Amino acid sequence: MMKYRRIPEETIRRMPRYLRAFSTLGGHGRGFLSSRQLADYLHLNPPQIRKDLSYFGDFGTRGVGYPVSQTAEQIRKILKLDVSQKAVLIGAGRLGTAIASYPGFAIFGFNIAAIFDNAPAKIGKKIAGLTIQDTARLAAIRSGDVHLAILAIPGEAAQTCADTLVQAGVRGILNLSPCWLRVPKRVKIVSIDLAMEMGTLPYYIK
Amino acid sequence: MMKYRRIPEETIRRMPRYLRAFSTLGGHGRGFLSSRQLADYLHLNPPQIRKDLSYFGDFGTRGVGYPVSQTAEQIRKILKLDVSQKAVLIGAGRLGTAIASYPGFAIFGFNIAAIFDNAPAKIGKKIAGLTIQDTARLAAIRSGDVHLAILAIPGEAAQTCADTLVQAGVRGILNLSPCWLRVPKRVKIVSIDLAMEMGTLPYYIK
DNA sequence: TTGTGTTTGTACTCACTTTCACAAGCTCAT
DNA sequence: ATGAGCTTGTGAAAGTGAGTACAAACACAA
Repeated sequence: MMKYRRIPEETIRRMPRYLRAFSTLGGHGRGFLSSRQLADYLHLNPPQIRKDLSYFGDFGTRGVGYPVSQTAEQIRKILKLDVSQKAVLIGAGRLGTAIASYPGFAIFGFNIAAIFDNAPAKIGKKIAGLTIQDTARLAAIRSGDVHLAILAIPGEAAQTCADTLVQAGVRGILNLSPCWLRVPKRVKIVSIDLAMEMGTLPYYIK
Repeated sequence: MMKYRRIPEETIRRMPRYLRAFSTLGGHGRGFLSSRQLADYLHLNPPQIRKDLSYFGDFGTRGVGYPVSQTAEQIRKILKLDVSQKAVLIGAGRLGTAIASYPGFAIFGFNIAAIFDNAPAKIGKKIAGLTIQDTARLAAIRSGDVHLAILAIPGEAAQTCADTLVQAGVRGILNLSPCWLRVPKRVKIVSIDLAMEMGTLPYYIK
């Protein structure tokens, strides 16, 4: 393994991609994937993949490639996705409902443990097998070991909701509302606004 | 204005953020915003914002800041968001429905012009004021000037659907399915898999 | 008109990230 | 055992982007 070097942020950002590639291309476990095959699939360059993976260990075999199930498991360990990660979902609107029933989270070991909403009409109803709870009771999650939250609510409520989540012990937030949240530095935020992400597309056309 | 320099990819990626910041912070038009104010809101450094904007012109006034409505309009021009951009939405499932009714697209000038799905049960029904059409008729959009598409369908169907879209003249795709699409180089893709984006969060916890 | 305070635009420097090139190491056929 | 053919791991080079520091320019008060 490479003698210690700081692991680039960008490398971390690519790790989930590698995990998905191994899951998708690797079929059901046995077998090997070369950096070339991975690169073709992910639209990256082979050396970049090799270097990224080598930051964490010598997972590959020269002349052969990377063993599918073993390497996938290693990446899960690195990303701490080898244990089921509980997350709460805030917002049972259309987007929240879509997320609750999206099977993609399971691949990464995420487990949506509870759903909250503040609309009285929704509280008590079930989506994806979970009963919608009142946002007012959000603080209660402190007792369980929930460190992740998905925020699928309109922008106005997002900041106060984030504050509550941080209070309740949440350490990572996937923010789908169109605003920038202020949180303590120990809390990690990933913000996605679909409309904004789309905002660059016309620039590249023609 | 700065003598010509290649505009960094990252600068382009930030432009929609600036546009949103001007829209959100700027209130209803008149007034100025300084790079400091923008930076506080967007969690960026003031010089970066100044440099980014200066690639496209001298929009600011020294000692004052950037005029809200004027600069917003300039950014819209740069990103080609000053004219309404038509987009088709493929997939009328839960995610598709959420997107169709998300008001955020309007801020960036996107106009969802049609919705397609291949499930017979859905075709003919209406969501967000639009009648769901059969995916088989996707090629028909060639006649209208639609250059953008939003892909909100399961992974298996995504590639063939993308092929059809490219055939039909689409030049930019917001891909929400968990796969990497193969398209001609002239077509720009923005891919987002919510589960995968969330995949880095546990790494940073503790 | 002059001085103070503020903010932009940008050259320069520094940091980070990607790509290249190749030695090291594995497999398999002969 | 040996050589041919691959593929990994990585130091060094190239490329890209971010941060610093400061001159230029504006507003406003005296």
